[in-house]
Amino acid sequence: MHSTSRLRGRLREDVIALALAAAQDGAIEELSMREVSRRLGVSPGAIYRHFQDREAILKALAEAGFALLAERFEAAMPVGSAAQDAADALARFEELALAYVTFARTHYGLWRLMFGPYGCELQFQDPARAPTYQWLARSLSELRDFGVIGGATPQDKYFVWTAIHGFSDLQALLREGADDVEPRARDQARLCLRALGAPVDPPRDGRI
Amino acid sequence: MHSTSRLRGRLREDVIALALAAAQDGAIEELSMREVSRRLGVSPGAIYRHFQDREAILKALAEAGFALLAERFEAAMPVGSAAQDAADALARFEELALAYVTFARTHYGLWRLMFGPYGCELQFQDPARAPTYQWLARSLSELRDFGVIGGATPQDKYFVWTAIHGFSDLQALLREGADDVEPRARDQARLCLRALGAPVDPPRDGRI
DNA sequence: CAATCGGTGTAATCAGTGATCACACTACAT
DNA sequence: ATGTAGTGTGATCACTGATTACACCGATTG
Repeated sequence: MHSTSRLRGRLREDVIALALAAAQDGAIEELSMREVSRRLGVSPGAIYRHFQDREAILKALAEAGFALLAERFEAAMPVGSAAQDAADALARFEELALAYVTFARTHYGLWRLMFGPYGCELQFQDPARAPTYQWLARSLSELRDFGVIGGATPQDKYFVWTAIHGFSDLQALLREGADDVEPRARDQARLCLRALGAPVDPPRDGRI
Repeated sequence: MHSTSRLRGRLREDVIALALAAAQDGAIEELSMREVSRRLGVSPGAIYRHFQDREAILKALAEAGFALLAERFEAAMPVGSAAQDAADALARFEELALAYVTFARTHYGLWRLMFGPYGCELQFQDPARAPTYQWLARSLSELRDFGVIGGATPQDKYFVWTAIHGFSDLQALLREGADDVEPRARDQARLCLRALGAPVDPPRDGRI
């Protein structure tokens, strides 16, 4: 029986949407072709009309993940906007860091895929061209322009990126139900800037 | 045919050793039970006498990975040793960071396993108890004692850990054949300490 | 209008996988 | 010697990723 209910060529998007939804639970690798086809009410072979193989789905999924992350960054720091003063620039940077770690926690399966072998190829031929890098670069430039940090060299950007990334990765991996993520993320962000010469206070209280 | 060549109960160690060797190539998840049994010249069912299921192997493998990482840390900064002065403490810290990123690069498959869902449970109920944390804590305490950094609070340790971890993770993921890992790792290490108040110079040259 | 043909889904099928089972064998203790 | 616990075997199950020949639809042609 042919499904006239599904629009022509719509299967591809349905597959990605389904896998993307499953990724929230952190179980992307466990999702099988057949399970996907079953849930979409389609024969197993049909999927292979739209994806060469399983890897192709994973790559498309990772790509969709980066697009989603870019949306979060955009929400935290719209491209048209600009910081008003040093405090504003700092706040925007913190929001960026918070968006990063929140994404890692709420889409852990997708996160693992994006920053694994599959996601690597398509985004990181040159790290400086990675979309996640763009917002970070803008934010650091702002901070530099307002004199919060001494500079925004490529090394500076790379340092901040890796520091926030490692924080997000481990924060998502460990303590899944932590409720104090936000203040910890802000601490991490400020500490990063301190490495770049920002005169911010070290964290105050006794969180690990 | 029963293999009298293999000592009684030796299969378990052989499985782990084989999988550990395969992990160097970053292909742990792809290694199947049957492939393992084939390479060990044993029937597929035999392995299940020593491991409850595939996950049990992966967990044992992650555990072995942490033991291996601890060896590297021990080599970089032996437990009986102590820093002579501030410069020495700084050098030891850099060696530690270098060992971390080198391990990630040379055992990427294992690394992914260790810092993934499987490795998480067994090592990180409490991050402060994780073995990787012990050397870091010692090093930061040294640095504090010699006045290189202002303090070595739990937050400080966590920041440094995540920053080095993120650097290692991304460094292992990207630019696999990079030959300038060592200076970059040292830069990253010094920048971390700068966030903790160390009066180190920012990186000099133009590496990204 | 009718023939055609590329794109899409189906069903059957293949090899390979994780896991389980009854069974056989070996080494060791009694 | 005899039993027993531990280990490996072979068969088997359900499942997976992938491929193939085939059927069908719809838009493009004549």
